[in-house]
Amino acid sequence: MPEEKLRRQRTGRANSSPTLEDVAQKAGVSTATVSRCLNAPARVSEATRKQVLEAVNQLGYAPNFGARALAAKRTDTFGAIIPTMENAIFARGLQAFQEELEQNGITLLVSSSSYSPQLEEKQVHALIARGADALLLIGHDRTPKSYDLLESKGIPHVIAWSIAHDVPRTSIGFDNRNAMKTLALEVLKLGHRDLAVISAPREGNDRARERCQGVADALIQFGLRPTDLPIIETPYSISNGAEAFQTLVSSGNRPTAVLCGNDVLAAGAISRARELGLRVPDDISITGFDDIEIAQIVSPGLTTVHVPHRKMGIHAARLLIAMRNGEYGDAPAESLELQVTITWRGSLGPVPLRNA
Amino acid sequence: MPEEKLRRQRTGRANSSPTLEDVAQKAGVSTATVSRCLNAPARVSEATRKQVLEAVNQLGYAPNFGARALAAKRTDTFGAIIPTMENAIFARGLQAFQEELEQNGITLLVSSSSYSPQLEEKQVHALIARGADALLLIGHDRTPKSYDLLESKGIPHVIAWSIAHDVPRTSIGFDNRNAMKTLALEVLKLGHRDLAVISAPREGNDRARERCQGVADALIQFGLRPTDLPIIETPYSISNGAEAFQTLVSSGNRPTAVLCGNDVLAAGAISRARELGLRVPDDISITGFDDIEIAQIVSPGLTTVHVPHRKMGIHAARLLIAMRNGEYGDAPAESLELQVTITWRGSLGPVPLRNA
DNA sequence: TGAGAAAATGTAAGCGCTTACATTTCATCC
DNA sequence: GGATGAAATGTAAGCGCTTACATTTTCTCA
Repeated sequence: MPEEKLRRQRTGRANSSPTLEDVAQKAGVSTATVSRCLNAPARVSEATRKQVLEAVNQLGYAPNFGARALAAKRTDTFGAIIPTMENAIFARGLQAFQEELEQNGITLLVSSSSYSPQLEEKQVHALIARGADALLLIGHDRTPKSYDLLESKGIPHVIAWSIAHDVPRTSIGFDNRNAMKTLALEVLKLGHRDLAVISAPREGNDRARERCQGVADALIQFGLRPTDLPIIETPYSISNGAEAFQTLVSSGNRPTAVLCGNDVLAAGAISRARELGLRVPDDISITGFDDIEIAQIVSPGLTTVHVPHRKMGIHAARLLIAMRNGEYGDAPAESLELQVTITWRGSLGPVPLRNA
Repeated sequence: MPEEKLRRQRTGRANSSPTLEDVAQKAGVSTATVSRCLNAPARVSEATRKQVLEAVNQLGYAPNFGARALAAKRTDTFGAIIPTMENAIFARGLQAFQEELEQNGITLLVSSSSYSPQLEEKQVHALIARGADALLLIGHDRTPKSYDLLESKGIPHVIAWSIAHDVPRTSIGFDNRNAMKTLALEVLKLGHRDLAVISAPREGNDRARERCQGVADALIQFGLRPTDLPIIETPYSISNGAEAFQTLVSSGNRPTAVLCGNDVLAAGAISRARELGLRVPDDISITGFDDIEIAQIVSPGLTTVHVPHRKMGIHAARLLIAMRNGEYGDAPAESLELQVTITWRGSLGPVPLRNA
């Protein structure tokens, strides 16, 4: 069959990848057989299967993903868009998510939105174009268009790291507001009355918003005015946490407890506290959120909200796979709320005597 | 043109994505024009362009990536395989890499190999099948087959985080061995003679191997026997660093300085030191490698090797883009060696008096 | 005003794969 | 031994896009 050779010469693509046809030729069978051999080995006789695999190996053949997706209308690829890869907040959950997918023969494509809904919208678009069968998203804040895209294409998606009782969307996560409220109540019980918060920018980040509200809820419960609560917004990073902390303590009325929106900010705060000669928690208490590894190694250890990251990732994967397989039909899959707990370490203590 | 409608009815795929043809129909032009509109707007008249974009918007059209790649033989997608996403070691460099790519209209696909060459080989395969135009890899250790794959398909690739003078492969990174030697020399100059190393498993990880060799080099230069050097191998994680540290100090002859293969291990070591009541650096010195954020927030701060992560990422991107564009022809692109420096913080001090 | 060039658009042939359907092969049984 | 059906294999039609080439429209200028 000189046709094949002709094509090669014509296009002049010397060292391009071998195709199904090349394999078929080498093995002396049709392309259909090769394809079956790769996708449904049972439907091919032992003998030919061996020949074909031999040819595959010799040629170093790798099926062209795009062509396969085009023909099969399935990619076995899921996408995940997380706000950042710069720190470990999402790492553990994502790792678990991906492990679970892999066990089911699904590849994960990850991209990060830098906490920008606009960027996220582009990524949704890109992942859909790439044929993602389903998507994992973080939190509820995003552009309406992102949702439109998902819906009009009928792409299964679940929202993690957050749970909303009032929206008809499948999510798997925890109640950020309540979690933070619980922690803030503990702080208040220890006698603190001058709280302050270091939060991520709340715009476009419902987790951050809810956590702040949680603190407010606790204040109200103690009969305090939430409007008095100083809140500094700054992107998640250790150095930003440190800066924000310094700003807080050098302001007129220094708080006795600083609640941070996550562990990364809190780690920055703790480290700056030491540099400023403030003892934690004797002079000032600091709390975090997430319970990532960093919470253990700062000194003192961070009292923080423990989030079941791996559990969340695994369940998200299973849920998404079930949705993709149509196991829920048209009914929306049920959301799953996970429980969080408080991990006590050394950074939260009673209010200093002079402030009591 | 009722053909299109027929197809839809026939296949019954009600809410599948709109195709180029749908857009063309709606805009009353040919598919070619729509395609041009999207890829080479200059070749289309103002008026039609508007109509087409209108149709695109109304339909929420997203070009099918697989089909495009198939037809255009280009994906504008690069791949990166990093050993782990679990901690921040590669995060900053990768972020910079991806930013630089994005500015050039290139999408980045990331996957992680869990430090396993076998897994990495699979990922190379997968990324090639997905049509990655070029690949970023970490370090030189990988299966021969991985290299074969890359070479036979003619996929441009650069190796980062490591530099090898004796292989004809384009790499961009630093001399791990020499960097670690420099640090170890500083340790020795401070009077330490009982060193120990906590390293990542050296098998399949040339960076880890070279760093250990660097310590040995320094010992030799001081006339000491490198064979006496205790080395504990353990995967990068804070808790593993802590465990390894405890093992070292509770062994018969406790070292006066522990050199860690990276900052994550070192952070674990420092935190365990405190738990064990050992003062750093008064009782024992600890050093790291990488200078990631964590190095600043442990107490005392980590004396470590500063690696120019962002610079490495940016240069890797530029190099890879140039290679993809054929700017180097068949000649291998030149490797780039970056310089590292030592960042002094508090964790390295003079040898304790009783050991001097 | 009309010939010729330039610009805009259309036509249709694939890209590499899957899969419905058609055909061949082969074991089975009366 | 030949009809029968199951198993194995082949044939060929797309999947949604790009792009070389053909055709039409528009512009330019003598």
